Amino acid sequence: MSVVSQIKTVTAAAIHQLYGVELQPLDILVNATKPEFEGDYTVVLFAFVKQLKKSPDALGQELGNELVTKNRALFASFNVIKGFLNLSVSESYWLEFLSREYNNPLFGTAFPKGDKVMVEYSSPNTNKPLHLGHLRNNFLGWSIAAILKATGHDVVKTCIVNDRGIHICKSMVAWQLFANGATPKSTGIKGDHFVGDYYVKFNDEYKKQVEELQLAGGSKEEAEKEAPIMRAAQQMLLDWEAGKPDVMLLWRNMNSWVYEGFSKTYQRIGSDFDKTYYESDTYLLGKDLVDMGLKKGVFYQKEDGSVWIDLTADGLDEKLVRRRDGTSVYMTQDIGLAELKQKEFNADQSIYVVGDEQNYHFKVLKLICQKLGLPSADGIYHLSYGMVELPSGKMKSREGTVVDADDLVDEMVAIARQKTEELGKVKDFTPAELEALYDTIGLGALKFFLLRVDPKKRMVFNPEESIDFHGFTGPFIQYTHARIKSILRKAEFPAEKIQAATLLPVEKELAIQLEMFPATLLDAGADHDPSKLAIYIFNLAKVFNSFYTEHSIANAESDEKKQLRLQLAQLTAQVIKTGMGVLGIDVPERM
RNA sequence: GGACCGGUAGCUCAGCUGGAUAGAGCAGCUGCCUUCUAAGCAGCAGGUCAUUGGUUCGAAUCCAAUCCGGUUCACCA
Repeated sequence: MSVVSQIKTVTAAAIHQLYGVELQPLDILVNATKPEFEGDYTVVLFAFVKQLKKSPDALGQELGNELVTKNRALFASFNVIKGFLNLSVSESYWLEFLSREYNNPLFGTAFPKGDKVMVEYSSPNTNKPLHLGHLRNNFLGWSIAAILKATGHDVVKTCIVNDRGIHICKSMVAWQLFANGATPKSTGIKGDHFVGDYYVKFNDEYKKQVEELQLAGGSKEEAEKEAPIMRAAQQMLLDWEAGKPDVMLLWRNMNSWVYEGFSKTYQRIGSDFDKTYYESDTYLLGKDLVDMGLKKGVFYQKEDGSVWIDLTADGLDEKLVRRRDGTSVYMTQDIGLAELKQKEFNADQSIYVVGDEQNYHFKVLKLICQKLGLPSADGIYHLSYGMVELPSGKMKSREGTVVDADDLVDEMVAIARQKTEELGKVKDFTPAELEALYDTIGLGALKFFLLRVDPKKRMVFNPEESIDFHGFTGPFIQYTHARIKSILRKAEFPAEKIQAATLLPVEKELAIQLEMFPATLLDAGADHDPSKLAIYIFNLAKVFNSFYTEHSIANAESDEKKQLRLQLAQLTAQVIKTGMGVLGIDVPERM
């Protein structure tokens, strides 16, 4: 149990003992003591002075006495200032903590809980390559899955590929018109980019045709409908739905090119999935659920035959679930897919990593599933994240301001290379080791930058300035790790059991930080928020760096001190490795 | 118009289940490499926490109103 939890528990017990009042440990507020006061943790007393009919000062004195006398292993002393009870944790507690955990590679992780969580993320369209927004999605999804895994949940990672629809048909039509049989192989272009280029070509041509039609005297709306290339795309969608052989062949071909490209990108950024769903397989799902909903009276039918659900009582609107022509809509597919997932995996929780522009959609999805009585309904959780914007504003594909994922990764790795070469610390690395190091640092910087921000907030990505390798960044933490490893390589180990060393302020601060790791990991998982972990690791690295500059480990004042510092250093490296690991970030032994 | 999200230092962000004098990083300015990796450390400077009211021992945090920005409310996905 974490120190903070222990303090809450014993405080609740002490209050019960002294005053006969039952309090929940969770109701007790425990903070880190402000540096200007003596103590490590502070119990805030104001909340119960009224209930206990005591002055803050008297309460603090009595409670402090009780806590310290009854918990000698935990507390060394206390003081009371206004309504704050400051507690000093005994040094032996930290020393024991260190000797217990410093060599435990699983520190922070939890035993299996026996429940299952699905995480759906990435979910690309197959008409264009991945961009910066997808990167945030992928990093978030992968990371939250890893955090949940580390905290004892069974995790299934899934991806739904949007492999059908009008957008793919656009790329297909443009390819037919302009490619002259070209392929990724014949042109040497990565498959997803190749197909994306034809999507761009489609839009260029479409725009031209609309302008021409307007010049010929048509209205804008008419021109947009009548443009031959748009009509061709719509016809192709119909042909696809009819299963026309040559269209299916082209569709399979172009998608296979895209998948080839995607798999390279996924491999590079470290995304992987246990199960991939394809919309072409799932888009007809959910139809029988509409009938069931009608029977149950959850849905109702309008005169034209379309089927709706009325969510006005829940503060939402009416929502269509089946068109008048009998075809299903996006929502219907998603209900069907939710049911399919439940049948196949029966997860307790189902997390969807999807942008916040779909907040409404997922609110409705969950509500409908609940009203239909699907067993998985209550476990639906939308991990909503904000847009990534550029300093110039939103990314717009039409204006060519979309930051391509592959380009960005290449750029980050190139910067890593350049900085590493400038510093010249790893001249003895083999070329292969160097390449691996550049990847580790470049991707580490990028992932950390996107994960350090609260997912639900939109964020600004500044290509010139945002990616720095100093300060609150991935490389800063990686560097801290490499420095520790360098010391550990040279030091003789294992450390002996520490007898009665006294902790200097920075040493204790470091121990306190390290002790917080398991609770922080748990928190990040429960809140579906990797940024909490990213911030924690950064703080840990910062404390370590202060410690490192202030005190020598290898040449410590005494052997005992040396052993103590080696334990601190080793556990710090361990926590950084585990913590960064679940963010999807590698840490190098040297850099 | 309804619903939801956000507004904290020049910039990017923490802090938000109410707690002590609001914190980091970047950018700016000072120092520190004959000692374990200076991708580092120490320090200075920088704030009407959008505005106005309210709740109370105490509000960046909770409530209300207002202003600004965003998203969404399609027989699109």
